[in-house]
Parts: sequence; structure tokens; C-alpha cells
Amino acid sequence: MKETQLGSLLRPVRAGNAFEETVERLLQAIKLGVVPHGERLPSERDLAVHLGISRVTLREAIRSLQEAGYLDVRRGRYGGAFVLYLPPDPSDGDLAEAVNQMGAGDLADALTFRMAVECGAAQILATTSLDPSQRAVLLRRLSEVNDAAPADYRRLDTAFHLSIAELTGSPLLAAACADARLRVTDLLNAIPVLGPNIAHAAVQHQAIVSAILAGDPDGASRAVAEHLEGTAALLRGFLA
Amino acid sequence: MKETQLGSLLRPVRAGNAFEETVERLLQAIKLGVVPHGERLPSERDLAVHLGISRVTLREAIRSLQEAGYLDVRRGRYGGAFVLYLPPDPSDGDLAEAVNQMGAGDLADALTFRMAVECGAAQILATTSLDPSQRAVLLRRLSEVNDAAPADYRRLDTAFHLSIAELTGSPLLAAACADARLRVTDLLNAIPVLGPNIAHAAVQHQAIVSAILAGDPDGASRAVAEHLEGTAALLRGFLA
DNA sequence: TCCCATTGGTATTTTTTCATACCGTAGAAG
DNA sequence: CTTCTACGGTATGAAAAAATACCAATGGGA
Repeated sequence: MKETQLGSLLRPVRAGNAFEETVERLLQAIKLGVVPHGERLPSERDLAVHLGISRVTLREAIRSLQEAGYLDVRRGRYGGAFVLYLPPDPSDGDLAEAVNQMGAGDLADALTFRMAVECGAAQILATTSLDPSQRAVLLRRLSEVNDAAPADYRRLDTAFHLSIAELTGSPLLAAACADARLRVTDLLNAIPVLGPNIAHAAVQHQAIVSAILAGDPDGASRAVAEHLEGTAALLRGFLA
Repeated sequence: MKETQLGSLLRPVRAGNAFEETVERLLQAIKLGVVPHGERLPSERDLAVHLGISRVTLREAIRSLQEAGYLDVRRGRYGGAFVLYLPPDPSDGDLAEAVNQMGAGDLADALTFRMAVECGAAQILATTSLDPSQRAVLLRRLSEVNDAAPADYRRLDTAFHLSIAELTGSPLLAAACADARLRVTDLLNAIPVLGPNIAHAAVQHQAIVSAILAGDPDGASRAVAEHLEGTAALLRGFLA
């Protein structure tokens, strides 16, 4: 039983080599829509600094994404790496395939992790006294999701969820929530965006924001839990 | 405002070089008491595999810990790297120094992060239906803390907290809680272990376990929050 | 007593990653 | 039309890390 705890601490220092990790990171930023279609990534020199890697390694990663069709790289001033990726319009088969591509254990792990960190973040934000500008950010993100065109829905939904974590002011917590979201992106992207689901999600989003603004930690946490449990149950249902 | 979200995703891929990260990881495993005084670390070959680094790099890390007096390395069969570290008996000055060694922002970040993930973990565990052996683990860890000799208190307290995360069955969540704890280890180790504090903590630990076993997520989360808020407030009070 | 499995110690080579400097290009500003 | 400049593109040498193979010591068990 002590070995389990050793496992938590002596887990891998490196998830892979720098190149692979960079490709993964950039790809997720693209799939998450943090850099939307048509927009430009930061310049190689800036990105390399932010990612803490050399420009050479970064270029290799960008090149492989370019060859995979995710980026259009243009030279010269006002050039850069432009995102070509458009979120796919999912059909039913994709979801089953996506779910079963990752192991059942990994799926459960990711869903549990996401539930924990997002509930925790909402709870903390509800405990915090928010200034007017923070409230404004939260409300704006909420209305952006509600007004979203179908093609933009996932992206703005992500932005809404991440904003909650970011507003806590804890970069570690924000990173954890981003990481949790990354692990289910492919699955969420494979779920068709349907009217009734969106309407249901809108009600839940509203409940989350209301609880946070009312300073109700338990309510905020429960609202997030209910919201996430919906998609979690859906995904679990597709396990072979 | 979009730049903040970019920051969460395009954060550093590498925290430092493999050597430094490995030293840090091992040192924290030692300071946390996951491998207690007199015990042996896994063999170099095993460790290198688990940490995902080469044996050469691992050896450099072990060597620097040996030279710093944390390890006693012996060769031959039944040899290995034995932990020499004994938790210090803190005096008042140490705490102020330790608190102000990390920035005020970093302290707030670490405390917020810890609050979120530990509350989330307790909440999830309270939602889960636990089988008898899981209940037994939780109760045993609780009694171990209560019966702990002063020198073992921190170590068993850590074990108790980590067990909650591990019992959720999510390695990601367990790793996040371990990481959160790591970030405040030095601070917690600098807090004198006093009778009244231990008694107070024992009551709170009991409340946490009771809420979890009763299947009360809100109660479990609130109990953890109250428990952590105590030390958090203490630490914040030492900020210069 | 001697063996030998298990452990740390060392040496060598290859691969990855980094740091630095410099080149080529496109587009806006003059 | 020229120039300036912020970009990507390229080259090269050094450093870090990994892979591999092999050496050396220890101590329990045959």
C-alpha cells in the first residue's frame, strides 16, 4: 500500500522527448480553438521562450504539424504559422471510435480528474470576492457561449470553462483545468452539437455562474458536477 | 484577455533539465517521508525506468543527494541508496524564512491549487461507493496519524491526505494532490508540531473521514477546506 | 567455502537538444 | 522604388541525455 504513494511521486519526470511534447501541446491548442482557424501562432522566437525549448526543436514540431495539414507557414514580415484546422462535423461512428481509442481506465481517470479540478475551481471562485471586472469577464464568457454559432460552440465553451479556473488567480489551477480539458478534447469534439444539448448546457452554465456570483461554493461545485456528469455519462456509454 | 488562455496552454514544456527535475523529485520524496529514514530507494535500474530517464542521469541526481547528505549509497547485493534525512525540529525563525523564500504570489498559487484539488478529491471520494477494503485503508490511515509519534507526524499526515486522492482511483488526481503537497512541504515542515494543533487536526481529519464515509460530498469538501484553511492562514500570516 | 544474483560504478557511442550566428523573404512605410 | 524590419530558414558546434555494454563489490545461500 506504500507502493501506491511511491508511484504518485516517482512518476515519470519526462512524458516523452521535447519534440513530441511540443507537437502535442501545439496540436491541443489548435484543437481546443485557443488559436482559432485563420489566426496566427506567436512567432517562433516567442513561442520557443514560452515553451522553454530551443527554436530548433520548436521548428521541428511546427514542421510536422504543417506536413499534417494543421498549419500554413508563411515567411517574411507579417508571416508566421497560421491555423488551418477547422473543427470537424462529427458523425456517430467517430465518437465510439474516439472513446475506444483510449483505454477504459484512462477515460475514467481523465473524467475523474476533470470533475475534481473543475469542481474545485468553481468552489474556490465562489468563495472569492470578485471585483466588477472579474464578474464582467465571467458574464461575457457566458453570453458568448450562449450566442455562439455552431462552429464556434466548442471553442467558446472551452473558453468559458477555462475562465473559471483562471479567475481564481492560480496559474497552477488554470493549468490543471486546461490539462484536464485537453484529455477529453478529442472526445468532446466527436460529440455532435445538437440544439437540445446546447439549451441544456446553457441552463447549467447559467446555474454555475449564478452560484459563483452568489458566493455559494457548494452550489457552484454541485452545478459543475451536474454539468460534467452529463457528458461523462454519455462518453462512458460508448465504451465497448 | 485571450492571451491569458494562451498562457495556460503554451506554458513551458520543460521545467528544467532532467537532472534538476530528478533531484527535486527525489528530494521531495525524501522530505515527504514517502521513503522514511533508514529505508532504501528502489534500485537505480528500476527508478530510471519509472522516472522515464536514463540511468546515467539518475545516478548524477543520486550522487548530488548523496553529497548533500540525504542518502547513503552502498554497493553490492542488498545495497542501494538509503535515506539519511530526518525531519528537522523546527524553530520559529525557520518558518518566516521558508515562507518568504518563495514569492507571495507563488504561495497564494500553491495554497489555492492545493485547496482546489484536495477538496475536489474528497468530494469525489464521498460520491464514490467504497468497498470495505477501501474504507479500511482510510480508517487505518486516520488512526495512524492519530497514534503518530511526533517525529512521524508529518509523514503520516501526508500519507493520510494522499490516500484520499489515491482512493478515487484516478492516478492523475493523485499526482495533482501529490504535486500540490510538494509545493508546501518545506513550509509545513517548518511549522512546529504542537499538541493543541495536532488535537485540532485530529478532529478535522475525523470530520473529513466521516463525511466521506457518510457519502456527503459537500460536507467532505467543506471539512477539507476548513482543515487546509487553518494552515493556509498561518502561512499567509508569516509573509513579510 | 564458494557461488552468483543483485546492486552500484564506469566507459563509450549515439541521439537529442540547445545556443548562436547568419541568410532569405515579404510587406509596410517613406 | 528603396529601405527597414519582423518574420521564417539554415548551418554549425557544444552540451545534455540516452543507450549499451561491461566492471566491481557485497552478502546470503548452496
